[in-house]
Amino acid sequence: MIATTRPETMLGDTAVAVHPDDDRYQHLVGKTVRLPLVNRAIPVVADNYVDPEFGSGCVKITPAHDFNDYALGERHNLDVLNIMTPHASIDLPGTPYHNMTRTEARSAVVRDLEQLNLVEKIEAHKYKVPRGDRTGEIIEPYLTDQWFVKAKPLAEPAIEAVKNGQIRFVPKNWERTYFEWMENIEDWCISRQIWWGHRIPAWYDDSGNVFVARSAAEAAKQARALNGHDNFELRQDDDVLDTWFSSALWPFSTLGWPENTDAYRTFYPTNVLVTGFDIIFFWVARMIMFGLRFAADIPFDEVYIHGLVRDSEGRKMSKSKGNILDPLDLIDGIELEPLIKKRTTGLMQPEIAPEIEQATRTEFPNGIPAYGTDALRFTFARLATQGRDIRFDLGRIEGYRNFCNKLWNAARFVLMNTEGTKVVPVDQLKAQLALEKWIIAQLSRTADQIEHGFAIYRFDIASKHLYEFIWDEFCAWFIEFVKVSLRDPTVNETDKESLKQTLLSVLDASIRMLHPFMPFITEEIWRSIADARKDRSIMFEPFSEHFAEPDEHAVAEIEWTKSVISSIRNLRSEMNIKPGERISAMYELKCATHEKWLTQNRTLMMELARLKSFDRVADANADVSQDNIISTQIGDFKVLIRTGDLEDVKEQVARIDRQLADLDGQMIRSRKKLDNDQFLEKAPAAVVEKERERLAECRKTSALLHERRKKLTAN
RNA sequence: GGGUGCUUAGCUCAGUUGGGAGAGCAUCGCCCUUACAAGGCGAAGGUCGCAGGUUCGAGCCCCGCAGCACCCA
Repeated sequence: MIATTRPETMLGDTAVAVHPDDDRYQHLVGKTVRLPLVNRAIPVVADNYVDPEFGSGCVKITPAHDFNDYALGERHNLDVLNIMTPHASIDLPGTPYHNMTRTEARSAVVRDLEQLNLVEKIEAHKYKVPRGDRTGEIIEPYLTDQWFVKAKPLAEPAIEAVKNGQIRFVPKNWERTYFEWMENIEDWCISRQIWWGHRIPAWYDDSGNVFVARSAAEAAKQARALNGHDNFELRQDDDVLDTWFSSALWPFSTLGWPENTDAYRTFYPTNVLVTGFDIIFFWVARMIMFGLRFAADIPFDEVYIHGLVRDSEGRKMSKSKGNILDPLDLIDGIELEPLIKKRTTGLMQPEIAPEIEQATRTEFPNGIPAYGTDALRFTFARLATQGRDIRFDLGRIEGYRNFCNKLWNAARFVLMNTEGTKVVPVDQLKAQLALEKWIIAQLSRTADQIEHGFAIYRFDIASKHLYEFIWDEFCAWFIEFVKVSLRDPTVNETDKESLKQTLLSVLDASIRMLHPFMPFITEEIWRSIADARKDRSIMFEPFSEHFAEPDEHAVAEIEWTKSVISSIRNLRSEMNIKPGERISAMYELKCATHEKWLTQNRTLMMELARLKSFDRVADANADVSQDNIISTQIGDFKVLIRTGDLEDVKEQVARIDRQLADLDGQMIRSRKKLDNDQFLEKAPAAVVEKERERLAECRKTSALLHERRKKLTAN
C-alpha cells in the first residue's frame, strides 16, 4: 500500500522502497511487485530515506519526477522513466493516458484505480506547492539534460582563501555563511531556460555527439574530426548560462581578461567588494572561485556586507508586491495618487492592486514629502549598522532632513558674522580662548571617531558622531557662546577676530568631514565661504586634517561652564520660569579653579542662563532657608536661584518625590555593593571608587531635594 | 528537515574585551530669544522576550524554552 499526492506520477514508478529495519517488509526486499495500470514489474528496495512511521512505510519511487526519488534511484540503480513531455502532458504511447495533461491524467489514474478497487482512501493533505515566480504555475520536477559545473575543485581553494585571511568578510560572522555553503557545495547547474543571456557554447550533431567550443566554427571543426566528413548539421544548445556564471567572470572580464591589459594588471585584484548578504554564495563565492581559477588570484581583499532595506513591515521590497520605495520619490517627494499609480502598474499579479492601493493609502496618506538627496544619503549611512535588515522608517529620514536644515541655518549664521574673515586649517588658528580650544578639541575627537568608524566600515558610527558634534556641540553651544562673546564689550577685538576665524574654520573643517555623507549642502556651503572658491569644489579638498593634542584644561573648563548653565536652566524649568525672564542667581564656591573658571565664563553663564545677577554668597545653606530660593550643585559648586511665585507646588513635590524614590533605590544598591566584601575584593579599584562617588553624589542630591521639599510643603 | 540571525522606550533602531542602558520620530510643559518653530529650553517614558546558570557584578557569556525572520533542501 502506497500513498501519493501526485497519482499520475505512478505511471513512471520504477520501484517501491521500504526502510531496511522495517520488519513488516523484510521478506519483500529484493522481490518485484506489479505496478497497476501499466503492468510494469518493479523491484522492492530498502533505503534509509523511507520513514517507516509515515503512512504504510512504503514509498513509491519515481526517479524522473522527484528529487529525492532520483537520488534514491541513483543509489539503487533504478530505471529512470520520464513519462512527460516538456509541456507536462503524459508521454506513454500505447496507454490510454498518452497526451493527457498532468491534471487530466491525475483524475484518470484515480478513477481507474478506483475501478480496480485499489484505492484505500483519499484524504486531504496539506503541503507546500512550489510555484513559478512569474506565472504562478505549479512547478514539478522533470528530468532533462542540463550542463553542470563540477564545483568541489573550485571550492577548495576558495575556502582556503577565506580561511587563511587573504579575503576578509566584514562583519566577520558572514564567513560562517560562506563556509557553510562552500563546504557542502553541490555541482552547479548552469543551464537556464530563458531567452536572454550568454548561450551555452555546446553544439550537438545528428547522432547526439556534443562539441564544446568557443564558436560554431570551432565546433564544426571538432565534429569534422570526429565524424570524418562534413555531412552533419550542428545545433547549438538552446539554453543560456546561469546569470551568476557570467557575473562570476565580472571582476576580470570587465578589465579586458583574457588579454593582459593595463586595466587588468592595475585593478585586479581590487580591494573591496560591497554587497548584500543575500548573494554571498550566488555571486561572492563564485567570483572567488572563478577568480582563483581563471585569473590565478583572489578578486578582492575585503567583502563588506551591508543590510537589506525592507519595507515598514519588514518585508523585502519587491516591484511585484508593490511595496517598493523609489529613492527618487524620497528625494523629490511624490503625491499620493501618482505613488499609487506607480505601485500598481506593471504588477505580475494585477489582481492584488486594490490591496496595494489600500496599504499605500494607509501608510502614506499624504504621499511622500521631498527629503532631498543629502538627507536620504545621510539616513542610509546612519542605518548602516551590522544588522542584516534595515526596516525603512520615514521618521528617520525626516529627522535627518531636519539636520540638513540645521546645518544650513548654522552656516548662514557663521557666514553672516564672518565677512572678511579668512578661513585657515584648524591647527593654524590662534585660538587663545578656552571656548575655542574646547570646540577644536571636540572637533579633533570627532575626527578620530570618524576615522575609526570608516576604518571598520561602521558608517553609522562615523555619521552619528558628525551629527552629534554639529548639532549638540557646534550649534547648541559653540554658536551660542560666540554670539554672547561677540556682543560682549569686555572682550577685546583681537579675541573677537580670533573667535570669528575659529568659528569659520571649524565649520569649514566640519563640512569637509561631512561631505561624503551630505555632498550637496556641504558643497554649497563650502563655496560660499570664500569668493576664491566659486569655481572650485570641496571634492578636491582634504577630507580631514591634522589636529594638535586637545587642551584638556580648556575642555574641563567649558564642560563645567556648560553644566552650570544647564543646571540653572533646569531649575528655571522646574520652577516654571519663562525662558525670556531674567532672574537672580547666587553661587557658593569652594575651590580656586572654579573661581577662575567662573570669572572667565561669567558672561556666558549670565546670558545663556538668562540671569540679571550672579553673586557670590558665603554660605548657601543660610540663603536656602529663605523663601523662594532653591539650589542645585555641580560637584561642590552650589547654585541658588530666586524664584517668582511658586505655582503648582503639588506637581513639584510629586516630581521631587519621584526623584527621591529613584535616589533611594540607587543608594540601596550602591550600599549593598559596597557592603559586599567580595565586591571590594574582586572588582577593580576604579569601579569600587566610582561606586563610592556615586553614593556620595546621591547623598548630596538627596539632602538637597529634601530641603527643597521641606520648603515647598512648609508654605 | 538543515543552517543563520533576531526579540532593548509607543514606533524604527544603536549599545564596541561583562561595571547600572542611548539616538531619531512620537508624547508632555514653557517659549515666535535677531542662524534655525523642519526650531529653542526642559520633562516623561524601558524587571533589555521567558526561565535557569557562570560571576563580586549579565542587555552583553553559557544551557533551555517561546515567538519572529531569512537562506538551503
